[in-house]
Amino acid sequence: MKKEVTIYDIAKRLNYSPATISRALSDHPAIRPDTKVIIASMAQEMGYRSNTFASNLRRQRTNTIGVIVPRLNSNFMSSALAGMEKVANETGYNLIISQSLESVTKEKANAKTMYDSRVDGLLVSVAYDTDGIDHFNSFINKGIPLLFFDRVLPHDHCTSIVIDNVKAGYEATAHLIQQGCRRIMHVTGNLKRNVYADRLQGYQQALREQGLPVNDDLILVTDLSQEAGVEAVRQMQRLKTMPNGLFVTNDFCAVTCMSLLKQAGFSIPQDIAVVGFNDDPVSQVVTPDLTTVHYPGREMGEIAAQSLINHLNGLMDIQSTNTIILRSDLIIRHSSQKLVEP
Amino acid sequence: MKKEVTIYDIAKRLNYSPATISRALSDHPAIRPDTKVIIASMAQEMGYRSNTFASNLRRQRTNTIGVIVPRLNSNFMSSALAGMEKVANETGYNLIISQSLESVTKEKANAKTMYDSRVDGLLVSVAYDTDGIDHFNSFINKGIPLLFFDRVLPHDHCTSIVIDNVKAGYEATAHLIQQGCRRIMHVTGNLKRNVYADRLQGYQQALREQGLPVNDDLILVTDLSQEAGVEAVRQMQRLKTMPNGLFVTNDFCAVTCMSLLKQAGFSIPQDIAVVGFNDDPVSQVVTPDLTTVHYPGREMGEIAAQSLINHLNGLMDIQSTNTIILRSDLIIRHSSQKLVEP
DNA sequence: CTGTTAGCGCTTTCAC
DNA sequence: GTGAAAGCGCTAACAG
Repeated sequence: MKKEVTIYDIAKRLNYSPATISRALSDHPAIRPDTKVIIASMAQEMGYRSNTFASNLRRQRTNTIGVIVPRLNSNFMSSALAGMEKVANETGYNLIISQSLESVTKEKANAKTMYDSRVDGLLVSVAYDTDGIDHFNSFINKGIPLLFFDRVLPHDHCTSIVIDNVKAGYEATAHLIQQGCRRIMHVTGNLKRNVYADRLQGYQQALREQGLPVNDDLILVTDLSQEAGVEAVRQMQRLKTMPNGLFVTNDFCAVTCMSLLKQAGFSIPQDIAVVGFNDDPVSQVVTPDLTTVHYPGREMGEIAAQSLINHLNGLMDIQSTNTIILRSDLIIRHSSQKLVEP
Repeated sequence: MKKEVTIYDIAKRLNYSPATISRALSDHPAIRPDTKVIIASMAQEMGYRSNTFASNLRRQRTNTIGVIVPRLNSNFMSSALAGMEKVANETGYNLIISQSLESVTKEKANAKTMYDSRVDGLLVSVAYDTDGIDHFNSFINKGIPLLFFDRVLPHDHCTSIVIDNVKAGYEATAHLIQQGCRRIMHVTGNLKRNVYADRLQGYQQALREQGLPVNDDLILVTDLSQEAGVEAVRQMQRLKTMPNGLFVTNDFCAVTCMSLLKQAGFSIPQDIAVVGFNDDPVSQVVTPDLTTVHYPGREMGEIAAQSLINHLNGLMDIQSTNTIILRSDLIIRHSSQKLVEP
């Protein structure tokens, strides 16, 4: 382990003071452009890399953003993270990512770790069973910006980034009604979470507008796992009248349902039409293709990171409670198209 | 932003020297157990949190591990990361995760960022088109431990963690042969990558052992995307004789193939049997269920992180080139079982 | 067992 | 435009 080059080494070599080197390297206006060039190239030549810790220690900030998400294994989340990573890289921030695995307990632990790591800001999409924001209070009290995306928690001092889940739920349901469905089952997640509560609201609104009854027996709250899909189909078969439409707020679970329904002898969409949510690639590998709602993951990640960084740079008022709503659209694909490319 | 409590504050309050506080807090053996307790509880009471930067600056290490992976959006990768996170948390390390998105260029940029962030060690699964390890030389030269997992690069100074891909490829193929398949198509990824090269070798070995011809027309190298699945099926239909077995080294792509084959009127597994790879949940949502090879993601993540940390703690020789091979098994599921639970 | 002391490498007033 | 100097908070010799 050879020792590192410091600004002192550069200073000595160039007969400048360390202060000048520091300023030049951080592009301070009070340094002559030509000396900046000289210093930069010498730094390069000597293989200098700045010591973030010394800098952090001195400046009392870490240039690090924490991210807490329920899980990484969805197309949406990995796109969102790619978006954040892009913005973070461009602006000189590092990302620390951790999964809550849908558990508040883990989420609390993650929050503490992030706090102890002194992240400059935190991006969060909460777990299924998170109740309240007490575990984020340390951030709020210290004025560390906290921003929620996708699964958000309402709070006066935090920005939230979401899609219009009510509208999306409405459109998904309206699509099924348009296909002739009159009894539409809705399989969704924990209603504590805005995403599921809002979609349910959209579902109900669509039914009402068409004069269809809102039947609580047709609303099933689950964890949206594959097992939940199995359970959902079992429930459906237990009803006196089978539904002829199914709106599941997660593609993976929706696809599981489709598969089981087909096995049980129903044909899709004739006997029962299905709509999913998230535009996950899995929606395209089943027959027929699953109609789903597009989720702008990358965009959401970029905007979340950018907003947080704007906060950090004082370009945005931390106190302002604003909710940013991204556009998302219903996607209807037709399997038959798949093989018809040139 | 209230000012932070430091060990000096605790020292003053308790009439100890800062050194004692520091030692007590890091559980130094030369401090009386009872004073440790006193100090710990006072630290707690005063809301002290240690300043990592000062500590890092002083100790010349970051307690941070970098992770570079191709993509996050697979069940395997998210499990592997959960495993790493667990080990890292338990041992007081932080994780910085970044995606190369299957591009060497991005991988290089990520490596540089990690280097500049002075990670103590690096865990890498390389991109599709990575060629050589030059972009990791800075790590090797500085003696920063570098460990590859899953998609590994052979190198004298690095440990690698893999499954026995040859064996897995062999078993997948043998299974198909046992089902009566004689013409088995193999759809795989870039053969630069050990995982694909090894599985191919297993495939060929199985064929040879059964006296079946190894036909290059039946081997298709792709990027294993869904489009690749479309292309693969097209290729198959172009052959004079349709294969009656298909071994795809990625569940998602395999499932796409199944779907298209069914659309084209083939029945599975009667006309053509399919085996995938990774044990991704997607293998269970199609009919019939896809036979696949289990991938011990979480385990691989834990072992990778643990080995790296052992290196860091000097418990393991950095120079020793060892390859750790994890067990993985062929998984055969039967859809019919799904609904037969109690 | 505990205290003293000297930095780790950088930024930033305050001078000139 | 550039320099001098004082720490940021912590750890690790070295003493005692």
